[in-house]
Amino acid sequence: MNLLFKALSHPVRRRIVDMLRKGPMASGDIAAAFDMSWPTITGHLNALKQARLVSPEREGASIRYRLEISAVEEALAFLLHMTGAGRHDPGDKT
Amino acid sequence: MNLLFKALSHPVRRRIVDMLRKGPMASGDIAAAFDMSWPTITGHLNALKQARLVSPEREGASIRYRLEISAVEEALAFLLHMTGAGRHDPGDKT
DNA sequence: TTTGCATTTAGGAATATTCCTAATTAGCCT
DNA sequence: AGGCTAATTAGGAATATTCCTAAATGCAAA
Repeated sequence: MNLLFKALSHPVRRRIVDMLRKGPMASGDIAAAFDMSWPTITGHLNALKQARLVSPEREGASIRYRLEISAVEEALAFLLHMTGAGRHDPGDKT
Repeated sequence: MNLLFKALSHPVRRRIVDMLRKGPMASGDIAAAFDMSWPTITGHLNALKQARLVSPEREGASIRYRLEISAVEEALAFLLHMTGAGRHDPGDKT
């Protein structure tokens, strides 16, 4: 949960997540979309990978990153819990 | 948006948000719930305030912090967009 | 106004993040 | 093998975060 929100706390990483919504992309193509060095993007991809927000798959010479929706849903569940009725005790009778 | 996710990226701040679900709390009461110095908690409250996740209100001698649900909803909207059908072009005909 | 409680600000040390360039690994093709 | 492309790791500088203690501020009651 912590790695997850930490990963989402950087604008570049959120933008990568956004890009991957449409489907997997190669590391190089992702890097090309930013005005930063490729190694820097690799670092961000690693952060996303550790948070299980993306998973890499080899595709011949290149490596494609795929968005893992389930991780997004996990963060979503946390926030939903925050907006939901303010209750988390089991056995609440109301 | 950036301050928002950044604020949510720290476990202590997420726990504060969680605590405030049940209603506003005084700074001192929040601080008492953690094993950290009060000034440290003030710092976290400031981060949450800058992200507009909480708002302070004076209550006599003390200051109560209230959770601003609308900010949570903003983050929620972002994540919802991520899980939604991978589309953001207007005019999609499907 | 003086005292006292609630809270914040200031200053600083330890640690983590972010980004770069240079060097390296991994696979493909001839 | 050797060279080419794709991507990562290594090392390091600049900056930001996190947390502390000590000092200051704001408000209320005597």
